Amino acid sequence: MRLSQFHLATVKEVPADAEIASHQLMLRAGMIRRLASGLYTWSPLGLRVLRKVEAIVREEMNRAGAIEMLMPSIQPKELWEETGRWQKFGGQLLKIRDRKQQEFCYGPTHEEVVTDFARNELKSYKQLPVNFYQIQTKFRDEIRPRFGVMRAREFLMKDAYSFHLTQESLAETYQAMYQAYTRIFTRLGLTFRAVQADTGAIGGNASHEFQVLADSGEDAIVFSDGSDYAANIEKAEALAPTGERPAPGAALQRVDTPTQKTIAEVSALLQVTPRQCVKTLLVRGRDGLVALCLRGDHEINEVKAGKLAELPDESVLASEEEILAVCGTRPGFIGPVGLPQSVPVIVDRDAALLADFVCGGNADGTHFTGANWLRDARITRIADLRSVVEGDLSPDGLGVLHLARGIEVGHVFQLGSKYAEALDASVIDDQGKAQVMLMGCYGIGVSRIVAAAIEQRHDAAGILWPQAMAPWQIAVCVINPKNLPTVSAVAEALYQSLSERGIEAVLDDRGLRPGGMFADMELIGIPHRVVVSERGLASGTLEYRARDQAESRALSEAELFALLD
RNA sequence: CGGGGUAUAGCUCAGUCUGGUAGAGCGUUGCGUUUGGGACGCAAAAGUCGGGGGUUCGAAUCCCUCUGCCCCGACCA
Repeated sequence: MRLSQFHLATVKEVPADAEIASHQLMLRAGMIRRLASGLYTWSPLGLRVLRKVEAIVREEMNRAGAIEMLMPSIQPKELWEETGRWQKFGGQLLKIRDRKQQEFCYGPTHEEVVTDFARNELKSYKQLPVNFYQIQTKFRDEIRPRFGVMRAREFLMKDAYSFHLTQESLAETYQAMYQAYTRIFTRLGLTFRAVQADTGAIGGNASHEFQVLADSGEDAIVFSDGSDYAANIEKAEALAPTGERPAPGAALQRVDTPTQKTIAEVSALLQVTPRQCVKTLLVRGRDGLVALCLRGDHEINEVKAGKLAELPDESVLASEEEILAVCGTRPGFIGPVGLPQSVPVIVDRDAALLADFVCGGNADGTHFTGANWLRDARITRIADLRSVVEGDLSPDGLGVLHLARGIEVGHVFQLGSKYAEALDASVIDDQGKAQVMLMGCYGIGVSRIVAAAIEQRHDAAGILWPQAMAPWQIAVCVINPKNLPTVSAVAEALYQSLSERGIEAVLDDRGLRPGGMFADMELIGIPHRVVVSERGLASGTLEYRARDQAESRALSEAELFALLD
């Protein structure tokens, strides 16, 4: 590509609202332009990168035996009512009407459509297993779009759906996808981890997320230093502590804590550590309020709470009025001691081991000290309620857990029969009987990968693309060609021979001053750069510099080709 | 959805408190000088000050209202 024939649109300034590096650099490099909240135009430069990612994803999906197809982005309401998700999906589902007032949605995912396709196309077990995929634009009306294409409303996704007669077959394809994903992210040059993920309300046997490690990531992940255990923090089990609860040693005593509501305030006032306190959360259960008790230094894990039989999938804190009605106090002074019998008290494993602890007094402005389970407070049930913390033992018993931040770029999931059942997608088995198919689904956030890569690889000057994602491999910069026509000719010849070798080169023939040219090529992250100038011609060598190195070095043309091959 | 902020030239932003001729930098266009790390000079084009309503002799500025956008929060007592 000759840059004089391209539309490169770098800018020096960046809107103040671009917060993270990838968003800022994508705007500065002119890869994307915002059209509306969560909607971005991909410029020619940005599209080159997006296509690189897409191509690798496509190659590896094909290699793993998946078959590409393309489904509509707009989907009819009726299909979504069959699975019940027209209501359940909530506000993220963008609903639209056509001129006849028929209702549709812009597809946030394609389980319904692909299962409908499958139930019409797949009739015999002999057609299974099969794995369909597409690379399609999706729309999710995010509560709060942010970070550019990282959490956009419209985004490009690869989604695959596999169909099976047996669980073994599903597990096999799941494994194949897991491996394909590992190849994809490795080829893309990303530092990532596959982590166990929560399967959510859908259930199912297995789910893994592929997380690109980056401090700006929105997900918390944990991994063991003594094994290959890794999980999303939503999923990670906090091992049951060993040891017995000590016998009560202190008397229950009510103390004044007039304005101390938080664990930090209470523990500071009473001169105890947060881990000697119990915090009590009142949430709306399926049948009245439920108390959840945790050690003061621990945090509730909402996914774990959602799995309790007493609670709905997504628990909601009780309102101040509800709390006042049930336990006669306001938030900040709730405790397990003396709660009405109607309120189940579910206690975290670690909190259940405390003795002589501090907790809310169930009366405004007071807490208890010297509280003890059983003697002073009921335990309806002990459960794993908390999120793991740095230093916890790994659930597999090997090593200690560490926390990191990640950007979710892929997710593989064994769906089971949920959608096939709802849409009655079945095939005839070898006994001549109809059997509902089992499904897996496998997503990759193609556009998000571009942002994730930048989060992981950038410096003060701009982006450092991994080789596989770079819009071009090498930039040929022509310096001051007006003075010496041979400079242009040599640059042109070099550009030609690079192209003939199948090396993607960009010729910067815009006639900029050197500083502007270098700054642009560094900003847009081209891995290799060669400068052609009067000075270089005199020495008979090429001036080469790698994007990630501070110094240039002289190379012959042969050496340059060897480097790039 | 709750709270906060913001909207002025293509971009980034001053100006608003205290009403009185619309500003800067970057970018763009032209001419000239420059040419190894975002050059310099001269000249120029460019804004319905988000929309609507009101107050006033007079509104970017004050008041009301609508809209867009951004941030924080949406459970952790």
